[in-house]
Amino acid sequence: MGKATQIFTDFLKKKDLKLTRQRQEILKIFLKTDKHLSVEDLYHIVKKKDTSIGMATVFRTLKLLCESDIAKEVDLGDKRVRYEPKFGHEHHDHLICTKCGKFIEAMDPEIERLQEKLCKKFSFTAHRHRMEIFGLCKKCRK
Amino acid sequence: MGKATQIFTDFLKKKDLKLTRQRQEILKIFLKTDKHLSVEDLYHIVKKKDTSIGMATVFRTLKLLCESDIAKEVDLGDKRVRYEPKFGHEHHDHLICTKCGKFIEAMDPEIERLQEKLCKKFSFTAHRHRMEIFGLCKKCRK
DNA sequence: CTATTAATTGAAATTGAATTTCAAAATCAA
DNA sequence: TTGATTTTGAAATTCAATTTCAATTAATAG
Repeated sequence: MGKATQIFTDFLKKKDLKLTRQRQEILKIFLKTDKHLSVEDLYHIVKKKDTSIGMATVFRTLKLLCESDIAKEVDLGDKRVRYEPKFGHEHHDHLICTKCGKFIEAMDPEIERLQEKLCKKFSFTAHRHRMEIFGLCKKCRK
Repeated sequence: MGKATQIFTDFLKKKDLKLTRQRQEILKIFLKTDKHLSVEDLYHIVKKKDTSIGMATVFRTLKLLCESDIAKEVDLGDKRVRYEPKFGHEHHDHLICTKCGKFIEAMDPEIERLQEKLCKKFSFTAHRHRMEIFGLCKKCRK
């Protein structure tokens, strides 16, 4: 069993929730598909494996995955909630190509440090932050 | 006439659009209220002055204000579009208190510089970016 | 000033994603 | 296996965002 699966199993047990076939399948596919999927995106992929599955279940499972820190909501500027795997992934920001939709995950420790400094200046206690840079990727800017 | 009003008037003329009583009123109140208002927020404020005004008009006027660079859409993490005055305001990021909703507008040229550097590293041409830090403000963290 | 034309308005309808409801089905502990 | 409890999928609902449309209004030409 993968580590994420283990975490999810433990999480469900602790909360007296059940490990269902659907939840397992959704987690498996979510982890395998290394993209920023919306509920609907994931729903369509999962549906190929299991035609009977409903959108509501995908939606609810993604909520549970967020609660257990396996997934994370992200906002890529289109107006829908997207989810990315969090477990085993370092914090990062996004460079998003507005033409082809490609995104680059990037991180600069120096920026992170300056963000902390900025917060200190305003006596602000940071819990989380997000940073997105929109523009054109190498291919699209030609 | 304020400078923003001038810009808007010119913008409308250039596009063969009309300067209506409603548009003038909405702009005036939008500029005066230095907050991050949603369409609905602004609608309620404007409605006090002019009971006949419709939500659709507020919505459409805010779009026009964005097109003319007087306003700007911002995302403060609640799931609705908010608008802030852009004209005459420097670029800035937001520190958002998740308890009281207060937001601080902040800017660090050093962070901006490093963002550019980060983009260069990935051969990415930045057009705009946004950065929000969520946490607790001075008052709320006590 | 008045008529004409084209844009604008507000109410109501529509959209689309997110979320909830509910009865039937499935899980799991005893 | 049983029985209590949770989960499921379809459909309904919510809620902001957006569009439609007939009536109104602004701008321009005469």
